[in-house]
Amino acid sequence: MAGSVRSREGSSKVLGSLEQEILDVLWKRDEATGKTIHADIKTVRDIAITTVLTVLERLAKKGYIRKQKGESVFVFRPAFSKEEFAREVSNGVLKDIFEISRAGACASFVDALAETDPLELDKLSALIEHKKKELAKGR
Amino acid sequence: MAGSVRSREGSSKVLGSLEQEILDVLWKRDEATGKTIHADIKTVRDIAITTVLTVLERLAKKGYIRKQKGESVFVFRPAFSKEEFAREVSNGVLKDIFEISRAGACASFVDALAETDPLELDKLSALIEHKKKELAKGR
DNA sequence: CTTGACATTCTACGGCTTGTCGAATATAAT
DNA sequence: ATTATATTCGACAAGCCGTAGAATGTCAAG
Repeated sequence: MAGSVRSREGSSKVLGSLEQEILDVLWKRDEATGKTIHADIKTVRDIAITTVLTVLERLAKKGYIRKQKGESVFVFRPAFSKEEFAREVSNGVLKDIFEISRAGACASFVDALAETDPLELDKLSALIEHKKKELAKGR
Repeated sequence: MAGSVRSREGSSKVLGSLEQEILDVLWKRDEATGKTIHADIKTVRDIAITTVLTVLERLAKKGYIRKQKGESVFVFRPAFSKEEFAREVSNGVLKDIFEISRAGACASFVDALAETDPLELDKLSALIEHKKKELAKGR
């Protein structure tokens, strides 16, 4: 479930691995202190808490998470839901890739979807229909 | 037409800008020497030929282009067509993003497609149908 | 064979991102 | 105050990319 948004072969990168791990924790917990996040990650990897804090800070600066003073301690929470985030990110990447080849991207999209969850194909069809109606209405 | 595979807001990156420019030239020309590519790019930007050569080398190392000795001079050509490349790249990116949220990615995909070329929505529908039949047959 | 002219490779720097922290400082609890 | 805990700062290493000068290789003309 904890997916990395990082292609290993240098072909693309959305977030660094630790940034990703941290976001995963935050999505899982909805909100958490640096300490908690650190503890969570430490069950798997040995890492200093300052490291976590630093990345947390960077993520906040990038606008991916929010940092607020809770009672006595800072609390972090995702700025976007997983869905919103995925949307946001794919949007950028896809628009760029489309400029290279819409057809290629479409083909790959259907492939990737079919591979990871064929049932979703139907939902995608529905989405398309919906979008078409939306467009028809709009103009 | 010359699209960049680079999100400007640091949210993602597929290729560097110069790498992209060079690939664009190669797709346009099908094959070219470093000199030609350099000349092409120079009409727009001032850049040393060694710079072009270096990046050409890196692209070759990454497997995106091929380098072959032509008559007396090296000739470069794309290792993948635009379509294949877009496919390749989206595949990686999408699989990763899917792990975050299939739904979000799907939504964004349809959005991006509708935004850049609404007519393509129909083609995508067709692709999906085709894929579904393929799957039905397969199992 | 020697000299150029052009082609290719090497090596390297600077900038930017990310993972990684220790040290310093601020804040709270005893 | 003193100690413990939380937060911020500043830094370093590694990796990627744009950039290019220096070094080396190649080949034809003299």
